[in-house]
Amino acid sequence: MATDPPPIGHPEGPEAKVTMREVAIRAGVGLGSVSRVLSGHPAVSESLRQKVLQAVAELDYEPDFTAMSLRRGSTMTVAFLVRDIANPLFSDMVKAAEAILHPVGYSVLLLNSDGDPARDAAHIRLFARRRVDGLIASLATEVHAESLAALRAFKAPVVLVDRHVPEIEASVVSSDHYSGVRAAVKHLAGRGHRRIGLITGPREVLASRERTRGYKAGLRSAGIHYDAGLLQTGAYDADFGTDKTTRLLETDDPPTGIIAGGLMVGYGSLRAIRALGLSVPDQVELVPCDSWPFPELFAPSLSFVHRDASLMGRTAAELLLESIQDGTNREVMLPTEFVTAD
Amino acid sequence: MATDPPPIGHPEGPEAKVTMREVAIRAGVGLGSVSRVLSGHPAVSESLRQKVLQAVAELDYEPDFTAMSLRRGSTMTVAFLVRDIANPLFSDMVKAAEAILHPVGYSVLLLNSDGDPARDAAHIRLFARRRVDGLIASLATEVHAESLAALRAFKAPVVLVDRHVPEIEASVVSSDHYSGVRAAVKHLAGRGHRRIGLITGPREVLASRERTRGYKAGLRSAGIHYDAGLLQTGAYDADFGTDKTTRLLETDDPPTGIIAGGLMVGYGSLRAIRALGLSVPDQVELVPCDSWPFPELFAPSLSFVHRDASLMGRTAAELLLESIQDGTNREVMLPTEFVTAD
DNA sequence: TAGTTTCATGGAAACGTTACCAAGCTCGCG
DNA sequence: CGCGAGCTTGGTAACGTTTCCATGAAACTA
Repeated sequence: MATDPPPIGHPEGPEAKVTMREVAIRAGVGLGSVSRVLSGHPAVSESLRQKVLQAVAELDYEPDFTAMSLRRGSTMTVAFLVRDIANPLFSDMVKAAEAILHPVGYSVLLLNSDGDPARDAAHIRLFARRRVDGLIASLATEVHAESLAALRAFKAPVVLVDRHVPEIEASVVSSDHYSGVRAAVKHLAGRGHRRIGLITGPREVLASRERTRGYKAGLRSAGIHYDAGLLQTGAYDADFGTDKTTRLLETDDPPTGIIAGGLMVGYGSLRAIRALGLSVPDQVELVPCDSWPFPELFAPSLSFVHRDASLMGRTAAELLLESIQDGTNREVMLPTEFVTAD
Repeated sequence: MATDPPPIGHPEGPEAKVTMREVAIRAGVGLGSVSRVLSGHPAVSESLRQKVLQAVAELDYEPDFTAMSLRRGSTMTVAFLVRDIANPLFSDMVKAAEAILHPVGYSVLLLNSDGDPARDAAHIRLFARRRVDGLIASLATEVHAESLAALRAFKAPVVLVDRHVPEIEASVVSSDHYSGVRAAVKHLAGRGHRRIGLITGPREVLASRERTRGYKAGLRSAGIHYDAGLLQTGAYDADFGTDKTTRLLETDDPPTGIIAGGLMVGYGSLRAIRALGLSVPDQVELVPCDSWPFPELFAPSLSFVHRDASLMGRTAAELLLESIQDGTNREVMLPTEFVTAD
């Protein structure tokens, strides 16, 4: 007790941080033994274990993650790169992924790109310097050279969400946007619509391309001529949805059905329709993809192309863990579901 | 060029990570000099700087954050502890905070408590082990001994969000729930309601107490007798809102106006009202606190007690940075705004 | 009982960086 | 022209872990 000179303060007070060395001294054992006990190494006797654990308890020792990271070369941290954490789709994903990763010891580092590919690249490089053990990324675009270079230089496993970048070694979790939008077109056609528009994100993103593919396939099945003017791709924000919807509806031969690919695009689209004084779904039937929370409460008249953001997050996390353990990469496509307004 | 033996691979290929030592050798300078150049130390000659920077570029050197963290004792990481990142209120907060913290070099580590105080405590201890430079926390409750102990043992600066824990040294950013709810009561009373209910979170949380205080003050001003049966506190989830709303509305003398304290409580409350086949706002006028995105689009008939989640996030981040730099703690109360339907 | 294997343990080296200290250099001033 | 001050620079010692190696003891076999 009187062996070591505690600074001044209370016994449990604002002492400086306790190191493993002090635990070893207190327990009267070697430094390596403390490490072995704490990291669950098999070759330790019960008596040694007890001595160490008691010293740990007495000193309130907390191991230092930074030292561990340096020595082990593993930070037990994974990075999540999204366009916008405030988007419910992404926040649900992050939450679900965290629920998988936390129990096995990983913490989640979060970064927003705001849809800016340059920021994507900078963020990926930052993650590399931080030596994260893995990365789940929803890139702003698939064709930004700097981002791809950063991704190639990135040593740890990568899971891409709804993106397809052939030259990058990564697992991929995507959604079956093709079928979802195809079903939406079929639904609209079945309700008599012949002029059906699609507004979605940039072509440089897998999700947008798949939606476009499903859109065209749906039109074909319904025997509706494809009108390039009714297909608007470009961005995922609400303003884009508002803008394109307004333009479409102000043409001479406006669509009576609109599929909005992307949650914020859907918001924007609905805003535009309301602003024009049109009723939904009587004058314009809007079918958003990626629903906001409680759609049955807040837009009961709308059908949706739904996807399970939590499932995506869980799947991404599981693929990442697999890749961290085995080094294997897989591609998983999750279903979308067309939900009809009652 | 032929001086050092590169393993085998391509010049820019999957080489092992480059360390500072190799940069020093390549540049023909000392190890310390490389460090000085890269960390912007003033005492370096221009020629030395050039040599180092060139070697850095040639070798594609990326500094190792984990080593830096160990040596400097700073991880350039701050932790964000929230009840539910999928709640738009929190995701907006996190996004705004990140926007402040990232430009000055801090990364954000995210953890959910799911409203479980035990998880709060475990998370805080994890953050301590990870040696984060600061913590922004919205605790599940203010009275959980284990969480408070963890918080006391936490050495870095802390910012509490909408919580009041006198015995903890921390900055605080809170919202003026008192005035907001008071205005809501006034509004409802002005529209003729005499039976007004309040449903909100646990009493062990500042926000709930302030709402209760505002509620009672509002009733008093309006000359309405306070009926304890109309005040329901306990939790912040949607099911709580649904449950309490249903019970209130099924009593003999049900409220005609309901204030829902908390975004998810509001959701749940609306769900219950709809499920009972009652119309909003004609039969029951609901006033939620903390609006979901685009309330004017999705519930245009409702008035709201609004607060600026982004501003809260920004403020929390700024208080944290202040505290990291000066060690000073401050308390800031942000306004709420009562927004009338259309 | 002696030799060999197994196992627990302590000590030292290493992870990649920063910070301190001392030494060399140049420059200025007397 | 000589000496001290100031500015750069290189080397070394940490930071707190984990891992490897060697040692000693104990257990087992012959």
